[in-house]
Amino acid sequence: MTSQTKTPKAQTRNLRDELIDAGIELLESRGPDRLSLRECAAKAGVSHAAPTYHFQNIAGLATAIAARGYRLFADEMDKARRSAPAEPRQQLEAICHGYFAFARSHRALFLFIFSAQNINRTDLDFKREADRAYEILRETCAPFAPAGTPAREIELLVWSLVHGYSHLALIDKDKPTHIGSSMPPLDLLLRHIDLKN
Amino acid sequence: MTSQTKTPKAQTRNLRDELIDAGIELLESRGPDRLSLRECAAKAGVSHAAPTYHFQNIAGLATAIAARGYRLFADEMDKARRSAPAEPRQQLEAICHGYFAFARSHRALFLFIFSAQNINRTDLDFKREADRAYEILRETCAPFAPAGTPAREIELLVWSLVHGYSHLALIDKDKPTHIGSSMPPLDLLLRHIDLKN
DNA sequence: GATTTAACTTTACAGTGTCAAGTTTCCGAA
DNA sequence: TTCGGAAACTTGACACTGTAAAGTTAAATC
Repeated sequence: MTSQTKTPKAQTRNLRDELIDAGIELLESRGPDRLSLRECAAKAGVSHAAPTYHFQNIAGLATAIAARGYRLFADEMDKARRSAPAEPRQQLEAICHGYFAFARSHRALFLFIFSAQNINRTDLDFKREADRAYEILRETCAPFAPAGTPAREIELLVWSLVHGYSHLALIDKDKPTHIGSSMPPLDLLLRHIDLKN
Repeated sequence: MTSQTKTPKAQTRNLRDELIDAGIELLESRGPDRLSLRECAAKAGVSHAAPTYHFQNIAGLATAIAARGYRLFADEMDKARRSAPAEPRQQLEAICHGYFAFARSHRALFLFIFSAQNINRTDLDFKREADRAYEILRETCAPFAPAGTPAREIELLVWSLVHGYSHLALIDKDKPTHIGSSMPPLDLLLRHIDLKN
C-alpha cells in the first residue's frame, strides 16, 4: 500500500489524458456528435480497445471529456473576472463575456458538455469541475440578490439568459436561420435585466 | 404533368410520415441522440433501406423529424397565447409557458430540434416550420420594443432567457446536478426583465 | 401488351461499441 | 534469481450502424 501511485499511475495518466485530448480534437474537427472510441484510439496511436480499458465505455470517455471541458470553461470565466474591475456589475458582465467567449471559441466542446449525450453527470470528477463553474457564477451573482429573494433566483436568471444566448448562437453551423444571424451584442440584453444594486 | 400528385404521392406520404412518427417515438424512448434509420424502418415494418429512399440519408430523416418537431412546438406556443388574455404582458408569459411546457413534455424532441445534430437547417420544409415558431415570438414581443431599440433585441432577450431556462432544465436526465434541481419558476425570472410597456 | 417508373427489398461493405481472451511488461516478494 | 501477479494494453469476434448498388414488384402510361 506504500507504492501504489508511482510510475504505473503516471503512465496511465498519460494515455488517459492523450485520449481525452484526442477526443476533444475529434469533437472540434468532426462535430459535437461525432465522438468515436476507435478514432480516439487511432489518433493516440493505440489499439481500438485501449480506450475501453481506461474508460469502461464511451460514456466514460464522454464524461471525462466533459469534465475537462468544464474545467476549461470555468477557467475562461475565472480569467475574465480576474481581469475586470471589482465592481459587481462589471464582474457580472465579465463572466458573461467569458461564458460566451468560451462557447464561440470552443463551439463543439461547449455544445458537447451541455448536450444530453452519454455524459454521466453523477461522476465525481465531472461534478467537481461543473461545481467549480457554478461556484464562479454564484459568487459573482451574490451582490445582486435583493433581500427576500433567494440567491438561486438571480443565478438562474443570469445563467438562463447567457446560456440561452450562447446556445442559440451556436446551433446552426453556418448562420443561415434567424437563430444565429444578426445577434445583438450580449451587453445590450444584459442591460434589460434589472438587478437591485 | 397533369397527374403527378395523386395516389402514388399519397402512398409515399404514408410511409414517410410513419417513419417520422417512428423516429419521434424512438427519440422519446431511446434518447435524443439515439436516432437510427434501421430502427425507424423496423418500427414501421419495412426493410432497413426503405428510409434512405424517402430521405436521402440520416440527415434527411433528422431534418424531417425536426421540421415536425418545430411544428408541434409552434402549435403549443400558439395554443398558449390563444387561450390567454390579449394583454401584451400576459401574451408574452403565455408563449413562454408554452415554450417551457413543450420542452418538458417532449424532452427528447426539444433537445433534438435544438441540437447541433445532422439537421439541415436550410431545408425549405424545416425552415417554414422554424420560421413560424419565430414569427409567434416576434408578434408577441412587438408591443414591447421601446422606440429606438430594434425589435430583434427584445425578441432575443426573451428568447435567450426562456430557451436557456428550458434547456438547462432538461440537460440532466434525472436532476442530480445543480442544473436541473430546484429551478425557480419561470415567472419569477421573467419578472426581472424590464420591458418598456 | 410493352415499357417505364415509383417504391421498395436484398445484398454487401466499412465503420461503430463492447466483450472475452490473449499478450507483454514490470514490480515486489520468495 | 526466479516467480507470481497485476497493469496496461492487443487481438479477435460479434451485433449493430449508415450507405451504396443492384434486384424486385406492382402500378401507371403509352
